[in-house]
Amino acid sequence: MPIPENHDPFKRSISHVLEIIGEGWSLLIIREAFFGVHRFEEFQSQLGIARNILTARLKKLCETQILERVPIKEGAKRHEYMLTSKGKELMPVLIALTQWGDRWIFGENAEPVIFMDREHNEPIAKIKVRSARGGDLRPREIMVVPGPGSTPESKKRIEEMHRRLESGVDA
Amino acid sequence: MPIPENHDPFKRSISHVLEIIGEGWSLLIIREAFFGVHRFEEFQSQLGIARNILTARLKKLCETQILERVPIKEGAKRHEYMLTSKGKELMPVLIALTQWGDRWIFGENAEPVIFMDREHNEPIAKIKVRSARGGDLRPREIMVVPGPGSTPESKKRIEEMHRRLESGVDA
DNA sequence: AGATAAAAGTTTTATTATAAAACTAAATGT
DNA sequence: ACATTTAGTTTTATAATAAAACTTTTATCT
Repeated sequence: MPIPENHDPFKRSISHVLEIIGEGWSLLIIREAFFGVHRFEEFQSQLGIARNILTARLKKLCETQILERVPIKEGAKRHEYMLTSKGKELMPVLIALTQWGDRWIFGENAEPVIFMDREHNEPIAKIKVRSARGGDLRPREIMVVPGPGSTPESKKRIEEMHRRLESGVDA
Repeated sequence: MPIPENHDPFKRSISHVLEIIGEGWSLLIIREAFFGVHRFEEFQSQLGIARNILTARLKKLCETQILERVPIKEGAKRHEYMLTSKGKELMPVLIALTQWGDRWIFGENAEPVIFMDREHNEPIAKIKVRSARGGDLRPREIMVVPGPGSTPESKKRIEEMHRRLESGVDA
């Protein structure tokens, strides 16, 4: 569990996200939710996750507002777990992971599942990193600069990074 | 650690990916590699990771061909860890995660770092799920169908999912 | 209405992974 | 050649996860 004790915002930018959704099962639970699974027992049987762990994960995902406990119907005490907008916006992450796996683990013609554009009934596009103008960006065409949430410390870190990348025929 | 004992390809499609890069530190190591960190000591000091864990993660990332051990120079026995193409193609995942965190954890005007289009010197676009035609897709405009790597079992699972999604005012 | 079962968790115990720190061997710079 | 990095091991302590049995509340059936 990655919790760097220094609170450098530079590091927080991904590691803090991973604290929330990086724990083994979390993304799988979120994926099941996308696929219409909402109840404790269903998550459990679909994933084969230990029930105490499922309890802990659902709790955390609710606390972080990725899932929401809603009563199963008007005034019921039993409830189900629904994705919030915050949770739904993890779709690109999930699809990017899946597409990477399709390409590099299963192979282009052995995808277990295909994501389809429902309206046009054809596969969705590959997720890509694009410039504001819309063109594809390759890793070396991307660089990183301090944002409004940066600190002197993180600025130093980024400068160091630039020096590193300039010096080698790198990345 | 998510290793569902049933080998349903439907489940494997993300969980198998997570077995490779889902372990706490892995993505952080990969991110450091993108930022020009390549040596054991540097990974260790940047991340504050325990050295035995770093050893294990680097080993696994090499075994899975995300990183590659290359001699530091011609014929040297000491080496460094470089991203392979397979590793580099995780960029969209990393950026999607970061952008999600910027939006939902740090807030739109408090991003620790900004990814820039180097050539045009402006922030990159937000990563989105798009149709083959290029338009944005919202979660409910996406559906899932069995791919060439599916099995009867996974097909059943997907049908079940469709039933579920049709029946409720869902997701 | 009452019995039966299912749903949604707890609790307990065992196993496994992670962290921290000290240690070691090889490779490099001076 | 010698001191210092570098890149790891090893050991021990701590924390997370898994499996299984147990509890309690809510549905379902007759």
